[in-house]
Amino acid sequence: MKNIKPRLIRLFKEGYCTPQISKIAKEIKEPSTTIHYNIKKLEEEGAIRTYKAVFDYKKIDEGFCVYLFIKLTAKAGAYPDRIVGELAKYEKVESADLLAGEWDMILKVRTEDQDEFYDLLKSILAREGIEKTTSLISLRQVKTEFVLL
Amino acid sequence: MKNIKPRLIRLFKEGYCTPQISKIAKEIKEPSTTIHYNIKKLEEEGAIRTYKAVFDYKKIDEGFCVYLFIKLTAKAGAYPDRIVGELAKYEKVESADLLAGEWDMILKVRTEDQDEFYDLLKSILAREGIEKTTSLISLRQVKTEFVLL
DNA sequence: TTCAATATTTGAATTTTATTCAGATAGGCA
DNA sequence: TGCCTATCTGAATAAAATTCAAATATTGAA
Repeated sequence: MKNIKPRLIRLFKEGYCTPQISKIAKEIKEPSTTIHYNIKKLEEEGAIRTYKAVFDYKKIDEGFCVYLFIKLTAKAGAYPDRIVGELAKYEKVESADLLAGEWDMILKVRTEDQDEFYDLLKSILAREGIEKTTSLISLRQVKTEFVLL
Repeated sequence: MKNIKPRLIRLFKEGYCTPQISKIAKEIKEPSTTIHYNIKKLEEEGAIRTYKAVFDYKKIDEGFCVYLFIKLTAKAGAYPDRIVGELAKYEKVESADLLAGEWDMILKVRTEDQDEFYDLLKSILAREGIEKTTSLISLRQVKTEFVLL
């Protein structure tokens, strides 16, 4: 047994997929070469970043989903880009945004369970520049990445 | 000019993509038929929901991104599933979750600009069962859908 | 432990699909 | 109008996915 599954999941989270030109051509009733031309143009413009899979996250041990708000210290808050860039690199962070107002950033985080989330939270709190955080636990994920679950 | 672009974007938001089996096989150094078998299994298990594109949303007129918190009235709050299900269907809603605590749900919304967001907000507020909302505007999107921007 | 049922892996053959390319058409602009 | 560029498209080619049958590995019950 080669344990291919986790390796597939890792690759599919960010890419290793491609458009189905012939299906699209059938759907919108245009020649496949026309579809091909238009897709390449979108890719060259940079409008399309990548093609990836969307998972039923409960089935890949990432069913625990939290919105994590972070407030930076006055010093770190002057240059939030570096910190948010580092936190965004965490594998379990689905999205990361800088905000205006009481909280400096919001992370959407997926872990297997509460324990794994707590480990992640501790590693974030241990960093320089974090003043405080608050966590909103998702009770039910109804839509994600534009896909209804 | 056939204006293919918006139709492609609509299809790519939820699907019309497929895995690149040969690229994956090369990457993880296994035969492509083995990769094929394992992917089909993930699909049959329901672990993979779909394959889709991730956009540079600024380049497809969806650069304005807001986290919208919603509190339901006492009456509607007893059965939040119906309302969140309806709101999740909005094309401009990227994600929708039910929460515990002060707010009953959080939507991640993408519009072209503030004006379009305000129109969407008005149409949400006009619904039965919405008690109050608050909006957190993303100043900078660093990561989305597990993809660094 | 044995062994039979089931799951996984794999190469070869086939089918499907993407890609290339050259010519046609349409659109933008001076 | 006429020229330049962008878009569209069919035919030919190249690349990739899929099927299938056989080999190997794993699981679970006796």
